[in-house]
Amino acid sequence: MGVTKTEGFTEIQNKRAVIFKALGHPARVAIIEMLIKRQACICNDMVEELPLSQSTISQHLRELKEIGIIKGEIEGTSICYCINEKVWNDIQMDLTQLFGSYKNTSECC
Amino acid sequence: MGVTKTEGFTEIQNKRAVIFKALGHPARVAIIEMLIKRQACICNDMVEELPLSQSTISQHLRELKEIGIIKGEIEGTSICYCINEKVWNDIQMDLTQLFGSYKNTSECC
DNA sequence: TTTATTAATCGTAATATTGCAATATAATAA
DNA sequence: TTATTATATTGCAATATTACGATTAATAAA
Repeated sequence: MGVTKTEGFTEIQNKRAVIFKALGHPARVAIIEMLIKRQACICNDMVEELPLSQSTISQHLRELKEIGIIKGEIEGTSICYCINEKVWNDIQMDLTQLFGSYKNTSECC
Repeated sequence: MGVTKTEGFTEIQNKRAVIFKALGHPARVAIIEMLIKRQACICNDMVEELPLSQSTISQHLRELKEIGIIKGEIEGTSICYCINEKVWNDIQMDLTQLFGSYKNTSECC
C-alpha cells in the first residue's frame, strides 16, 4: 500500500501530520533554518550550501511551499524565498497548544 | 534512491528531522493525542479507537517508541503506554526555540 | 492443561519518497 | 538574436513507508 489512511482521523490530526511530515527531512529543516537566519534567501545560495543537487533542492522547496510555510518571489532571474509569517505563526500556535496540553498527573509508566 | 542523505547536515538538523518525521502520520498524531487526554492508554484501546489494524498500530507505536516520546509498561497481558515526560519536554523546548527564533524584520516576499 | 486474550513480528503488496542527470523554461545580458 | 544564468520539471532507479493477514509469544482464565 504505502498510502496513508486519512479517513477516520480528525481534520486536525491529518493537518498536523502533513505539517510534521513536510518538516521531516534534514534538508527541509536546513532550508527553514537558513530562512530564519537570513530572513530571505536566494534559491541559488541554498544550492551552494546544501549537500544536494539543484533539482533535489527544488523538490524540497516545493514541498515546503505546498504547506505554505515558505513563499518565493521572482527577483530578476533568481527567486527569493522567505518564511510565510502568517503560516509560521499558525503552526507555532498549534504546536504550542499541542505540546502545552500535556501535563503529567499520573505515575503510570 | 529513497535514502535520506544525512551527511552534510548538522546533528540538530538531522535530529529535528527524525522527530518531525516520526510525528508525520495521522495515526501517530492520534496516538499522542490519546495519551495526552488519558494520561495512559492500554494498547488495545487504541486498536479499538483507531481505524487501523492491530499490526499496523503496533508498527506506529514502535516508531514513536524509537524516538523515545512514548514508553510502554507490561501490565498483565496488556501493555500500558504513556508519554515519556522528559523526552516530551526536550522536544517542546527545542520546538519553542526553533519557532521562537524567527522574527520578521525585512519586507522581502 | 487447554483455551483466550493481547501485542509484537514476519511476509508481502502497493505506493511514496529520495536523489540525480537531463531537459525545459524564463529572465536577463551581450 | 544568441548566450548565460537560475529554477523547475521529467524520468528514472533505489529504497522506504504503509497496511494487513498470518504467525508467534506471553500471560491469564477455565
